[in-house]
Amino acid sequence: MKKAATIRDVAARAGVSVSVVSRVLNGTGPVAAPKRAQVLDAIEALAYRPRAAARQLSQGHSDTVGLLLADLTNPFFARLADRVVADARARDLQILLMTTQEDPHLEAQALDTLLDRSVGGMIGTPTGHNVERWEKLAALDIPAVFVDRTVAELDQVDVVSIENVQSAATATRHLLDRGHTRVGIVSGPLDTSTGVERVRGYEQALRERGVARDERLVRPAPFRGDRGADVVAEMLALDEPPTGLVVANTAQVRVVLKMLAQARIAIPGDLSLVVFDDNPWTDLIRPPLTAVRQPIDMLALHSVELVHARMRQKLPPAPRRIRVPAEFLERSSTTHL
Amino acid sequence: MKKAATIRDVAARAGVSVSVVSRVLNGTGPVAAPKRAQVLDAIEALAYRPRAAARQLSQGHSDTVGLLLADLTNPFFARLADRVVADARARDLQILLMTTQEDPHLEAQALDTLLDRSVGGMIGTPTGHNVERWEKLAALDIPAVFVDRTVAELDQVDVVSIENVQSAATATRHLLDRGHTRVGIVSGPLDTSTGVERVRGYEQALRERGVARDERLVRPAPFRGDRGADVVAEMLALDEPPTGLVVANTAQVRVVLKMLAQARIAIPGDLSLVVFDDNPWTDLIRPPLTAVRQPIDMLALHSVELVHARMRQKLPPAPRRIRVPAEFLERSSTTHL
DNA sequence: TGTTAGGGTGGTAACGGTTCCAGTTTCGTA
DNA sequence: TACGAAACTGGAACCGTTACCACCCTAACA
Repeated sequence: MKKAATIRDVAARAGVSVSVVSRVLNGTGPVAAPKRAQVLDAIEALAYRPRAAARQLSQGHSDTVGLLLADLTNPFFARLADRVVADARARDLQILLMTTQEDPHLEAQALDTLLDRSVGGMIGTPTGHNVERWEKLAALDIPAVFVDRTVAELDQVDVVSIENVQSAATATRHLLDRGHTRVGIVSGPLDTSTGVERVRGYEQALRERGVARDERLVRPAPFRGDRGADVVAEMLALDEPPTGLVVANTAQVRVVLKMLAQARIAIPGDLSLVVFDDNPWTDLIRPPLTAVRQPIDMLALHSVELVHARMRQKLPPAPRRIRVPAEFLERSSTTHL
Repeated sequence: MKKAATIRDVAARAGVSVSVVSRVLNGTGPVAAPKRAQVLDAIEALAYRPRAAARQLSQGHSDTVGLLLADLTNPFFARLADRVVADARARDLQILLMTTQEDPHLEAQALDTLLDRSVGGMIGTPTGHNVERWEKLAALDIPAVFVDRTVAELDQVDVVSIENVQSAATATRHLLDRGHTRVGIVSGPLDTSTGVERVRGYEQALRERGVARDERLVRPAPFRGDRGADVVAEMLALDEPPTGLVVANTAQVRVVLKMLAQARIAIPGDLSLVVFDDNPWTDLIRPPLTAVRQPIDMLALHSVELVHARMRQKLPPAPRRIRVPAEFLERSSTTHL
């Protein structure tokens, strides 16, 4: 089986030097029209395609973007990945995918590998525990964009996320305005930005409406596992259980729902529910869930655009923090008290 | 900012030649114990990590595996991707992700890019329309594994999929044995292997139970779009509408469900339903759906193991066709007629 | 004592691009 | 017509590895 053609084969066939071929390939530097045509012909004839590795070795960086997501099992991240891949393709960027499974150790490993491959940029949902490694990226001039979350210590990194505070406030207000005074929240871990921001929004709404905050109704849960269910069960076991609940931890919505069904809690009869989730099943289950829909397309688009721009150094150095509004969808899982 | 250390820096610091370093790195060829130690020290001290691009250029192929999936929006593929990424990591393989969106043109493009990157192997869900390109992979000694589906013309490629015929037969039999004689099926396109195989299983069950096949009850639908809903609506509009339905097209389950809900078709009262799907929401909706659960972990594991083995040429050339059984889960969307 | 085998080592040519630089046209203008 | 500038071209040095090969050395064997 013949070996694939190289740039030298093309040059030989076109009767020019490799420099010329390289120039027509990359549009760097001038090439006379006739020669350009010959080169193009030769490329066509030999079905030549430049080897990415060679290019990368000589340039020192690549057009590959590392995408480091928490977990493709979560429809939110899966859809995000889908859009990122599509948007990246439109910009001739390749996506090298890794997942952290929310495990800092895996994240560290993944970041190291990504560095070995000299990725040209990164898009990721950081666990929050590998500050040094993310800083190293910056030190190596590899642009990074955080999507969905951020890390306080890494305030030099671009971020694309939804308006978490506002969204959580809207969700909470929705319940308060329907007469619920005992409103609980299941948030993400409080060492994540989404966790604290959404709790902040929740508290803000409470303050606005003059409702006292009850410690026991603010319950963080990890992104993995089924802890969300326990946490809700505990809230419901209180003397004065909540009549309204905001599930602000996307990864726990499913288990919470499952637990409520098993416990035969009527929704919205016994409990009014707002969830942070916009997956395609939300309106299929009974009752259809009132939800905060995250504009995944926008998150993906902005992320890709941002790394892309940074990779071509077309942006002032100041970190960008893009906040896109989320949509509040009133369906049937909430009712007046 | 200092440049990252290269193999030469390591060699210099350890007082050996680059050859020695390369040898300890790859375990190729002998190295005396003391020198090995020095090299290891130097690597540690310089935080040296070999550049993947250089290695790849020199060796001609890489440890990157292209993963070409239809669509990460479909939970089935998303979960598959999640497992593949995890399994690949366990074997020190990297995953370069692309999606076809079931579009042959995008698939072709993706395959070309993957070739440029000299991926060491491929795992994919082929659209069925780029036979020459997949053959080219084989010609270049790049092992490919089809997962979930296969392509008839490409019988030299390894395949990992579920027992489609059997699973569809089981699902159909389940309905027939509950007295349903008018059983419909929404399959994938009939130019896909999953489409034809599942229809074949359906027909087999019909034959076994002596039920005549009605052309109008066998309705393929594309993997994209909402055609599945129309197709079901059409069946239900027949003089003798089906009382049982197998939705064997994973991508159409959601829209079918949505349509049935809108049309106020009671399940299983008006229609008994079996779906090919095993996503986490299947048991959350009312009623919980009787389903064929695809063992995604197994599909992923076998696929990765297969490429991995092929990449190290640890397998006889004959194509492998791995069929894993699917699980039939009886829940509450089916009932006796 | 002379071979020989083979472990251990270093030099160096690939691998396939990009890029700098110097040299050669070509062209426009004084 | 001459001259400088700009367009164009090709040579060759990298980029960081791997792998082949030649070599040295020691130990074992005849």
